[in-house]
Amino acid sequence: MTMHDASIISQDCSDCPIRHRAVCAKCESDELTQLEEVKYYRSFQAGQTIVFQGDRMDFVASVVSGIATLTQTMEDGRTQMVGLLLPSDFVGRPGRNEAAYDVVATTDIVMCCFRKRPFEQLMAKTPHVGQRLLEMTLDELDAAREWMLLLGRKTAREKIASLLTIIARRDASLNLSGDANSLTFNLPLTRDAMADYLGLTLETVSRQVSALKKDGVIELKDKRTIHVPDMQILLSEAGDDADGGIF
Amino acid sequence: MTMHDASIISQDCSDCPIRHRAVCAKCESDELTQLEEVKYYRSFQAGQTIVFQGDRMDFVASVVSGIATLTQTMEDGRTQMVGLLLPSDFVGRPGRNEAAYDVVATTDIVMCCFRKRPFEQLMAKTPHVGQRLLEMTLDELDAAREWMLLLGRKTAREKIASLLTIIARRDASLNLSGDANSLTFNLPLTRDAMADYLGLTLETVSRQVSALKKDGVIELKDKRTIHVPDMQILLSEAGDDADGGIF
DNA sequence: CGGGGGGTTGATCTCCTTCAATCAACGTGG
DNA sequence: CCACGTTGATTGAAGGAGATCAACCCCCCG
Repeated sequence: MTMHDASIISQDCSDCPIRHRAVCAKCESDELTQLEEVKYYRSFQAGQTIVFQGDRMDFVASVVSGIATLTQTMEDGRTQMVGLLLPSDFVGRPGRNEAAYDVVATTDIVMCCFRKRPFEQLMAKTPHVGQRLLEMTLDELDAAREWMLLLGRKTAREKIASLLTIIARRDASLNLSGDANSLTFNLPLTRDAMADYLGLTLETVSRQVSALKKDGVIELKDKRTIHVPDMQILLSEAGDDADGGIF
Repeated sequence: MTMHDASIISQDCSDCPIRHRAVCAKCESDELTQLEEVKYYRSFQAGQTIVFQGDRMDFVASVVSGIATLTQTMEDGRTQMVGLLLPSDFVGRPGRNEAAYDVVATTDIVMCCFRKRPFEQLMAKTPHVGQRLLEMTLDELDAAREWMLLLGRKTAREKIASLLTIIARRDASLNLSGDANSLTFNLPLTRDAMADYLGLTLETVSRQVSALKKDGVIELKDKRTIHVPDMQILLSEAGDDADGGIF
C-alpha cells in the first residue's frame, strides 16, 4: 500500500482531542503511559485506501480527525458501506489478523495507531481499554442494526432523509447552534458514497435529493452544504420519528 | 408481559450445554459461583414475545436452547429482523435499561437469565465476563455488517441462498455429517420470518424458494426440511463464495 | 364441518435500476 | 488563454425486480 507520506505528529495524549471519547477514554495514567509507548500517528489524504479487505493488519487505531468509511465488496464489484468512521471511532479487531473490510479515507484523516500485539497484551492485563471497547462496540452494533432497518425496509426518500438526519444530529451535538429547529451543515460524502451507504444507485440519490429540495424539506447552498429549515419535517420524512428530545 | 409459566429448571453450570460458548465461557470457578447466585431459568413457547421494544429490562440472559429473533418495528408497522439468537447467544445490554428491540421466541426456548445489577457489578470487578462479551459482540457486529451487504446489495434469490447457507453452515458445524458436499437440515423459520429477516415480502420468499427448487439447487422434503445436493452450488448462488474451507 | 395458519401462485403495478446524454467546475498542457 | 479530459452531479427514457392485491391450496385442530 502506498501512502502519501504519513506525517508523523508527536502529540501528548493529554492534549488529544479524542482523549475522552476514544478507546483510551477510561484509561488511568499508567495505562495511558503504556499506550503511549506503542502508539504512532499516520495521515492519509482524501480518497486514499487505508486498508484493503484481506490485508494483514499489524495495528489497531483510533480516528483522530477526518472521516473514513468501511466498505464490503462482492466479487462482481457490488459494494456496500457498512460503517462510517468519525473522530474517536476505532478501527481493527483485537485477535484478528486480516482486515475484514476496506477502509477508505473520505476526507484527509489522521489516525492514532497502536501496534497490535502490545495493544492486545495491555487489554489482557488491564481492564479499562477492554471495557471502553465493549461500550463502543455495543454502540456500533446498535447503529448497524438501525442501518439494517433502513436498508431492508425504507424507501429511497426515507433513506436519504435518514442519512441527512444522522449527519445533522451529529453536527448539532457538536456545534450546538442557537436555533433548535433549523440548521445548516456540511455533507462530507459524494453522491456515490451516499449511494454506497444507502444501498441505492447514485442516480436515485441525486433524484431524491432533488425531490426533497423541490418539496422544501432541504435547501442546497452548494452541492455539499445543506440547510434544513425545519428539522421536524426532515425527521418525519425519515420514517423513524422516535422524536426523543434533541431531535 | 404474560409468560406462560416459565418452568424453573435448576441446573448446575458445569453441566450446561452452552458452558463453553456463552458469556460465561471464560469464567473461572469463583466467577461462575457468583454468576450462579444471580441466575435463574425462564422458558417461553414458540411464538411468544419475550421482551417488547421499550420495555424495562432488569435482566440480561443467554439462550440455552431454542431460537429467538430480534426485530425492529417502524410506527407504520414495517418490521425488520436484526438478529437471530441461537443457543449461547446473549440478550440485553449491560448499562441499558430499556429493550431496544422486540425479542420473539421462534421455537420453544430456555433462557439463562442474570439479574442485571449484580451482573454489571461482576463485570466491573472481574475480567472474564467482559472479555467474553466483547468477543461475542465483535462477532455479532461482523454478522450485522455481513447482513447489511445482503440487505443493501443482494437480489432476492441471493438473499434466500445466503440465509440457507448460514443455517446449513451452522447445522453442519454441529452434526458433522459424513458427506461434505451434500446435506439436509431443518429450517426453523416461517416464510414470513424469512421475509422479515431478508427485507422481502413473504410472497417473494416463496417464489424464490420455488425457483431454487425448480433449478435443482435445493430439494424440499417437507416445507421446513431442506436438502442441498451440492453445497458449492448453493454457495455460488449466495454471491459471497469466499469459499474458505468448511463452506 | 368450519376455520385459521402457513404456503403457493397469478396478475398487475411501481419504485428503483440501468443506460445514456448533458452540464458545471476544475485542472493541465499546448 | 483556450481546448481537452476528468470528476461529480443532474436529468431523461426504458426496463425490470420485487411489491401489492388477490385467489386458492393444504393441513391440522376444534
